[in-house]
Amino acid sequence: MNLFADIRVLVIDSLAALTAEGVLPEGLDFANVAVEPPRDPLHGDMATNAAMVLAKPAKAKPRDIAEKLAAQLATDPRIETVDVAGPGFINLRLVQGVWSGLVETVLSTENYGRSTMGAGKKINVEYVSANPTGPMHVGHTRGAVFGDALASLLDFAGFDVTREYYINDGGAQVDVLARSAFERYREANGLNPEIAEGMYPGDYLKPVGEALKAKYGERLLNTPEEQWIDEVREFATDEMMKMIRADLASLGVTMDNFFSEKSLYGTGLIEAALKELDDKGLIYEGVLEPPKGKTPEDWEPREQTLFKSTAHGDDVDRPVKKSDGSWTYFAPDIAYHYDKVKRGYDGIIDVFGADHGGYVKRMKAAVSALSDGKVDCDIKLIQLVKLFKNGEPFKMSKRAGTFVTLRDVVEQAGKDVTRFIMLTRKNDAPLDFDFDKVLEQSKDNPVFYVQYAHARVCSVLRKAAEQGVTLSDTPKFDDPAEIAVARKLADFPRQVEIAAKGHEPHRIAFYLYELASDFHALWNKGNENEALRFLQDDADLSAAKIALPRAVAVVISAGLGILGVTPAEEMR
RNA sequence: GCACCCAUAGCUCAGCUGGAUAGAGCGUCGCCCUCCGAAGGCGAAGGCCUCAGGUUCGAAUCCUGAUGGGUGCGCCA
Repeated sequence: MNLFADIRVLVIDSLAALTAEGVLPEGLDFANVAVEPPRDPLHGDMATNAAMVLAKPAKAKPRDIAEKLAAQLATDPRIETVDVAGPGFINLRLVQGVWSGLVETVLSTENYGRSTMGAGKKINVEYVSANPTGPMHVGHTRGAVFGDALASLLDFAGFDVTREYYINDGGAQVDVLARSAFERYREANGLNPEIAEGMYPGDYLKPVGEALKAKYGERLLNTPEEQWIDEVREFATDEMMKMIRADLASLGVTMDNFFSEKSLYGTGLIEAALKELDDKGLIYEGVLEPPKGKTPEDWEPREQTLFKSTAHGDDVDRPVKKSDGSWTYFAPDIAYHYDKVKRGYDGIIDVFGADHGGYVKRMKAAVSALSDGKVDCDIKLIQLVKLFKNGEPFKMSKRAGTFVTLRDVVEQAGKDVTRFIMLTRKNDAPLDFDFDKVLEQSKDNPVFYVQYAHARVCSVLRKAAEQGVTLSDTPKFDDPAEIAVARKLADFPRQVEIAAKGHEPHRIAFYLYELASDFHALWNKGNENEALRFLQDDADLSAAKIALPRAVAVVISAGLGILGVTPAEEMR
């Protein structure tokens, strides 16, 4: 159920009726007609821009259309009053029964807010994709939370979602990992490890060294690299992925699919992807111009195999082969996305760190070329997280050992707090994360504020149970403060659709904050006005009054569910 | 040099893809507990939406340019 959508249908039907009467010309496009909450609640419960949008194509004055449409709308039993205001807005006030009906729906249907907007379309959301060379750090954390919440949001909006992780296990960095692990293996065998510059020095590889010793004993010690590197690499990356999966699990993130970059090599998949592009005339041998204004010292013109990404919106064509003939990192990326296209996704979403902004155009170009523009590819860039401790910037340094991992953050702040805070900012805005502030129990901490609202409802329900109140789904309320809360509940399905359409899960976090705010306001009105308290002397009246806060809890719970946050029963 | 992202109250940020008098928290000032959780609530003050043009009934939002900040730019993934 979506009240705004219902009323929009009413508006469209009314416009159709006016068209049939000859008031409006035939063939008008109603696509831009919107029904939204008015900016000022004093204007009414809902407003439509229909008259203004249609004025030009209908060659009529907005006010004239508005008057006619208003008269038509007024005949509907759900409409209490209709006003024409400003340049041609139509403000609607709904009868009370609509609001109590809404609350009843929230309580009696299992999945209020779920949308069929996605129509079962297949969407692949790729996120995290951290290199399997070490533990995940704070930067990965935000991407993980964002991608996971976005996936849940799309699922909630009716898409068929796949959560996917691309394992970068095909490049030079996993060879470095293997060599680093081998040194720890030597260490485990009582030798001095030689961790050279550029290798991974972290202690997290020591257990890997021990495990290698347990598996191979001393057998690999005096053998040349060619003989051990494949096995050690595979062993080490497996161990790293175990660690990363555990890190993700601590955040509540579970993937549907892990896709290995390595699986693209030696299997003909890269070649097949490039042949696909070649068949479209998008592969050629050529020489790139040096970037203007910043020519590298060692620049020399070289002929390379290039992808004509400029044909699909990129700024320059991109190399897919190095001068020695081996693939660039971009080649397997193309193959990977070709694989996604072939798996039949209607939409592909990649979640990257902001430092990968330079790859957006070429990736989109690749998907566009490989799918003939049929698959929508959206790339979300995640900005940095700035860490604070007590308001002071928290400097990170691998060398000083103050390198903050995902695990550190989750252990200190908790899964729920971490997730919620990471979603209180747009993905393309930097985020401040203060270890002390996020745990503060006050209204300037949005996590607490929303959880507190939910806990208050639970508290009421506990009290009601003590008093032997039998719950009822039939509400009873009519105060403006109560209707304000109901109005906010009505907005939930709409916010879900807006957020899903824009791939913007942060909207859900802000929505929940607003809902909590309206609820806290209502709660406090009960201090002065006993009629607004949820628990009354009469048990039946209590049951009817408790319906509204219960509906609030249902929606908070559903919204937090999208964000991957567990609602709190009580605050401690 | 080029590309992408950003610029909104003193601070941190929203602003529902072009709508009405631009919102919230913090901070400042003033109120509200004998009462379901005051860990809350109500109110006041605070704005040339970086600047200059353009598009139209209407712009914080779209287009162009400028300024300031961030990121990236062929054998690193």
